Amino acid sequence: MRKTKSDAEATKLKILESALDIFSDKGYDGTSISDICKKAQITKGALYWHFESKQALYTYLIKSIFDEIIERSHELDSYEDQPLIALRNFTKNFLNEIAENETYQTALKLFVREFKLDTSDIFSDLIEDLQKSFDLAYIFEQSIKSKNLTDILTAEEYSTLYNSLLDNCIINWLWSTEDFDLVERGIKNFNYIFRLDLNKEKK
Amino acid sequence: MRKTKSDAEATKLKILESALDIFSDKGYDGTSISDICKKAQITKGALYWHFESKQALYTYLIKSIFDEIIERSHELDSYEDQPLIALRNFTKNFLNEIAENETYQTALKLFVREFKLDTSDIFSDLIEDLQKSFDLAYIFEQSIKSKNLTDILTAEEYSTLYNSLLDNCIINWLWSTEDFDLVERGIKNFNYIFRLDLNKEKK
DNA sequence: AAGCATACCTACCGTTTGGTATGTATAAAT
DNA sequence: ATTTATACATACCAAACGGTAGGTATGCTT
Repeated sequence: MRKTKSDAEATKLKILESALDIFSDKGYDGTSISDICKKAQITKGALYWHFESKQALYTYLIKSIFDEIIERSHELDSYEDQPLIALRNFTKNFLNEIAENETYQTALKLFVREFKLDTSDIFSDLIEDLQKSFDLAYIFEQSIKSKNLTDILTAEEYSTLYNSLLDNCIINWLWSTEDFDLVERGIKNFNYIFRLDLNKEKK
Repeated sequence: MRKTKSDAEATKLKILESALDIFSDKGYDGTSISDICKKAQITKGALYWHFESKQALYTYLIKSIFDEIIERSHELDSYEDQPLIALRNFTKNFLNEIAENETYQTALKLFVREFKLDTSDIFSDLIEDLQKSFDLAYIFEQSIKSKNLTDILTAEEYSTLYNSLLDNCIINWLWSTEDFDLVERGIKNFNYIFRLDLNKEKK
């Protein structure tokens, strides 16, 4: 009955897949180990062989997926000397990653649902990671200095505005019944809010 | 040991208060009936005398609070012929209600945490109620027609933008460590996004 | 070929869960 | 004054929970 190494890796993946589905559907507390095992078509013995606890499984699951999202978003970065345009490009790539990967979408739903869960600090770590990957304050400071943005708002206020825009666009898209194009809508809002001329884009 | 009617009403209120605290802290699945009873300093007998099930308690709790928020927000409405200014006034009142009432804040945290809970439809009902209380589409259509807003975005896109702005401002404020003024920030963002001249306000 | 580590399955455990049946003291109705 | 409905407390229940101990079959190493 003993499986080969790749067999074991396959069951581990199946556990993670099932766990993601159920966690995202029912939340952490709403999901039982038995539920996950049932869906993954294995027993508790298998699950507890691969993960030492429910919490450990959950932490591993979240961390692996979000590490991947962040990494992939960085891979798509390209050089751009205008900071606001660079931010827009990043945003575009980021939204595109999400729109095209169903696993990311499910993970994000879980993220939204449990982002306040204080049993572990993974989420706050992840948020910090994401925010570190782009120095928003610097971008907006530069844009205000170069008069690309008015000084009605401070750089910090622009930052939270950007985050709000991004967050809510994704959330609306994730839970919306009628579908709209995530990237298109996100970029349109971006252009509107930061008052970018659409024709300038094609220099 | 039998209590008077007002005594009974008091215990019911105490149950609701305790339930709100714990639900909002630990989520629906994360809180047990025993937890609530402990905090309310009563026994299960009392709780199940007032509410027929955990779900019923939860539903009653949420509905009563949000009905109150909506009602109070309506009470503060005053006449204003310019739709965008009227919306800003409403937003101001709404944010102010939240900023000044701790119960509302706790309830909103719970709301954010469990808004996808499909065991009951209260939340979607509440959202519908809130959206019906102000005909956003009409407001933005009028504003576009009267050139108070550019036609870069459609009325529907303005609506979701408004909702995003409001939602995220509140959420940021609820979870933020350093505090900022909710009303001030919300209205500042409102003015920026809908490009309202601050001087026009004092006609 | 032998032996060990791996990758599970089965059966079980103590605890906690939402919920209930029963008892009881008393405010309120008659 | 007696009855009745109320407002609980107590003790309990079956089910579900996260987790584990012990067995077992087999891949992998020596």
